[in-house]
Amino acid sequence: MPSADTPLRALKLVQSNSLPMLVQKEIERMILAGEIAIGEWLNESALSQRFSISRGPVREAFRSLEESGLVRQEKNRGVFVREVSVEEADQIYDLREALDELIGKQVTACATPDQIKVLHALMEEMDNVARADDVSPYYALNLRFHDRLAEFTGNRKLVTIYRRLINELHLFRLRGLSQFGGLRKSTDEHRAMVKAIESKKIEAAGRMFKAHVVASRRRMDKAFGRDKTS
Amino acid sequence: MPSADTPLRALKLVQSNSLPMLVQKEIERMILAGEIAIGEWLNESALSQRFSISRGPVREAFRSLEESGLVRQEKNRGVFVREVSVEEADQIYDLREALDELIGKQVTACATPDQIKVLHALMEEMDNVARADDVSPYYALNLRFHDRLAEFTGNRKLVTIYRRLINELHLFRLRGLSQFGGLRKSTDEHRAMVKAIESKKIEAAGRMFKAHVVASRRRMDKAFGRDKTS
DNA sequence: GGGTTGTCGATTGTTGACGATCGACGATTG
DNA sequence: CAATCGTCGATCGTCAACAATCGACAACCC
Repeated sequence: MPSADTPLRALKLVQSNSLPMLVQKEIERMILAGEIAIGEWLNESALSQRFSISRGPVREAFRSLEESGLVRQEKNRGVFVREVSVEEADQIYDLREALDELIGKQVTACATPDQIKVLHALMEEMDNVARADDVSPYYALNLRFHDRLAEFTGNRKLVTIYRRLINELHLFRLRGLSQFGGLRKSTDEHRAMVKAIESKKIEAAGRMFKAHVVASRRRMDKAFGRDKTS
Repeated sequence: MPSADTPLRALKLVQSNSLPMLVQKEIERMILAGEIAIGEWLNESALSQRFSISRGPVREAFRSLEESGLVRQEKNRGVFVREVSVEEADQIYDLREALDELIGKQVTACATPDQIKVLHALMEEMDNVARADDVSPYYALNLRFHDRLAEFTGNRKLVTIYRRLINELHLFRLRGLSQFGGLRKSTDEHRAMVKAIESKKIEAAGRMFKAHVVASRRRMDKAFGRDKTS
C-alpha cells in the first residue's frame, strides 16, 4: 500500500500517475471487487462526477479497460462490464494450462531461495484459512500465490498476459458466486508444485503446474454443475 | 480489403467503427509498416490535423495502443513507438514457444479439411517466393500462415494475445532491418507442421510447432550476431 | 567562461459545450 | 385493442479553448 504521506512520495505519485490511469485503476478495482455487477452499464458522466473530473479522462480509461478485456464498448450505447461466457472461460483455461506449465518450468529454472520462502509463507497462510474452510480469504491468497509465481519467472510480458487472463476468469467466477471449494486438494497441489520447484526438476514442475490448472478447471466445472467427460 | 462501395457496407462500417478505433487501426498500420520509426514521437495535434479530427479521439487511440503494447506513454511528454529490447524479445519468444505448442495441439485436434487446404495454399505461395529468396513477401506470408493457425484453434483470446506478441516481435525486428533468412529451412518446418496436423498426432504436432519457434528464434539470434550457447 | 536561473514557445492534460444518436414513452391509426 | 410512428429526454461522440507542464534558449551571476 503506497501511502502518500510525505511530499516526496506525493510528488512521485503525481508525476507518474495521470488522471486516466488513476481512473482506470479505480474502475478496475471496483469491477474486480464486485462493486459493479457483471454486465452492468458504466455511466460516463456519473463516473466523472463521482471523481470530480471531466468525461475525457474517464473515456480514456475506458479505452484501456476495453483493451485489457474488462469492459466492452458499444458504439453510441456506452461501456459495460464484460460478461465472460462459459466457452470463453474454457478457452482461457486452455491458455492457462500452457502458461502455467511455462511458469512452472521457468520458476524452477531460476527461483531464488528468498522467492521460495515467499511461496512457503503464502502456503502456510492458505493452510490456515483452508482448515477453517474460509473461502473468501483463501481465494485472495490463491490469487497472490499464482501472481507471485508468474512474477518470479522474470518475464514481464508473461505477467501482464497472465494477470489479464486471471482478471477475466474472475469476471466469469463472479457470475456464479460460488467459490467452488476443494480447498484441501488445492493446497496439496500447491505443496507439490513448490516441492517440484525445490527439487529443480524442470519438466516435472511444468507437468505439475499444468495438472493444477486442469484440476482447478475440473473443480470449477463441477461447481457449475457441468461435466467434462469428453 | 473491405470496400465500402455499397451503402449497406458503409452503414455497417459507420455503425461499428468509431473515430478512435479507426485512428487506432491506422496508427497501428503505420507503425507496423515502418512508416513511423521505432522510438519516434507521435505528435498528438499533428496526427489529429492529418486526420482532420480533434485531439480527443487520437488520445483515446493512444490509450488502446499503449495497452496493446505498440506505444509507450510518458506523462507530459507524449507517446512514442515502443522499442522492444533484446531481453523482451527473448521473453516473447519464451511465450511463443508455449503458445505455438498449444496452437499445434489444438489445431491438430480440430482442424477441418478446408482449413488444411488453406494452409497448403499458403505454403505453396511461400515455396514460390522462397525459391526466389524474396524475403519481403515471404515475411508477410509467414505472418499470415501463423495467424491462420492461431485462428484455426477457435480460441479468440489466444488469437488476440498471439497477435499482440507477433506485433511486438515485429517492432523488435524493425530495429535491425535484416529479415534473417533461412527461408528454405522455414518452409521445411512448415511442411512438417502441417503434416503433423494431418496425421492427427496431437503431441507430435505440439512438439513440432514448439521446435519451429525455437529454430526461428535461433535464426533471429544468428542474424543479430549473438549466440545462445547457454 | 562555466554554470545557474529565468523566460518563452510548444505540447500535453483537462475541461465544458455542442451536435448526433439511441431507447422509451405516448399518440395515432387501422 | 394492437401495432406503428413520431417525439423527447438522456447519453455518447466530437470539438475547440484553457491551464499546466516541459525542453530549450538566452541572460545573468560568480
